[in-house]
This record gives sequence, structure tokens and C-alpha cells, in this order.
Amino acid sequence: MKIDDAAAHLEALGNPTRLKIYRALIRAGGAGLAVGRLQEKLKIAPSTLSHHIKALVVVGLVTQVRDATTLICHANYEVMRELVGFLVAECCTESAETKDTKTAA
Amino acid sequence: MKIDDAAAHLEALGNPTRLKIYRALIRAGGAGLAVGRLQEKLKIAPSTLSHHIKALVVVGLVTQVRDATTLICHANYEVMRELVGFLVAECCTESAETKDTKTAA
DNA sequence: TCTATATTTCGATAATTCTAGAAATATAGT
DNA sequence: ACTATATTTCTAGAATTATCGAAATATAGA
Repeated sequence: MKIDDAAAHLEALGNPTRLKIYRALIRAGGAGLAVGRLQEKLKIAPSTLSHHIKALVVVGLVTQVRDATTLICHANYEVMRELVGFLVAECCTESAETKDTKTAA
Repeated sequence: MKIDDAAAHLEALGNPTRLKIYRALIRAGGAGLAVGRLQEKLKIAPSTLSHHIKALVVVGLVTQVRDATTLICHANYEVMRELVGFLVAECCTESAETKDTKTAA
């Protein structure tokens, strides 16, 4: 992961509303959560919610699958693992140097 | 760590310039790096750099120690570890639930 | 096709952030 | 006190982001 990508992911998560959305999706597990369910939980305007979800989708932290009129959102664990991997490798220890930051699969 | 604190830390790191500042400080190790050295490395206006450093200091990710006319910046590993701990505990696995997210020391 | 539900897009405003030049401040040497 | 170096604060403009109501779109059932 390149540093600008990492910054983009961090920025996406660096908003209280978006972090709460993401955490709710994590807690929902593999079943995911419909946009409407998120809206009930977070109690923000649908348009505002849609705006924030899109920010998470654009960087790949969240994916969406349609089920009839409902859109189910899923947290993308793999992308989060890559981000955490980057932080641990590049930003946590003194030994951090320019190396490939790949996920330890 | 509370979710709003985590969001604040993520927001601080969620800017390419600030993430580069932070990474440079990590790479500098325990000796830290003077503001002026950061300015040479990143080649941005001093006032802009100061602005970004402050954003990192405010959330505790960076600390500063004065050495005569020079200000040495240090990455605060502990705060980063807490943040990563939060992400791993709350945002990485399906088992994430409402628990205390303390650093595993 | 008409209706209902779910969600997004549009449009507009308020608020925040980024950027950087100029001036101010801090520290120390002469 | 004067000078030099290092850094911050002030100020301001441009750009981006957050918010939300209203309208538009997507899907499916009657």
C-alpha cells in the first residue's frame, strides 16, 4: 500500500459518522446491514448517510450488494487489514523503513 | 479509546502531508526530527508545515521538545499503538463488540 | 401502469480545511 | 541592545466537506 492510499483510507475513517458506519458494519458481520438499518441506527438524514457511505465505498472499505430495493452494505475486512498492516509496518516502530507493505495474508 | 477519539486520530493521519510528517518522525527514531529538517524533506511552506504539525500534536500523535531555537518533534508510539489496538479490536473482525479497547501494553 | 419502498442525486448553505506570505515571537550568540 | 536562526501566529483566499430537503431513480408488487 502506498502512502497516499493509506492517507485516503485514513481520511475516510477519520470522521465520527463514517467510523460509526464502518463499525456498525463490522458488528453486523457477514450478513451486512441495509442502508435503511444504518439510517435507523445512526439517525441522520438519508442523503447525508448516502454521502458518507459513498466515501467509504470509493476507497474500498465498504462494498454494496443490492437485494431488490434494498442495498446491503458490507465492511471489506481485507482492505482494513491492509491498512492496519501499513500502519504497523510503516508507522509503529523505529525499524519502519521503506519496504513493501503487503498483507501477511 | 472512544470512537470519537479514534476518529480524531484517524482524521489527523488522514492527510497525505501529515501522514508523511508522521512517517518521517517514525523513521527518525528516538532522536526525533527538527521542524526545519521536516521542512527540508517535505518542501512545504513553514507556516503550512507548522499548521499540520499542530494537528498531530493536538491529538497526541506527536510531541515536541525545544532545543534552543530548534523544536524537535517525536512520534508518540504509544498513541499510535492505542489507535491500532482500537482498529484491530473494533474494526477488523466479526467478533468486534462493545468491549474496552485497552492497549495490550 | 400505478403505487410503494429504498436509496441516491441535486442544489444550496454553512462550516472547515488547506495553503502560504507577512509579521510576530522565542532563543541565544555578539 | 542588536543580529541571526527557528518557528509560530495572523490573515486571507481557494478548495473541500458536511448537512439536509426536495426531487429523481431503482426495484418490485398489485
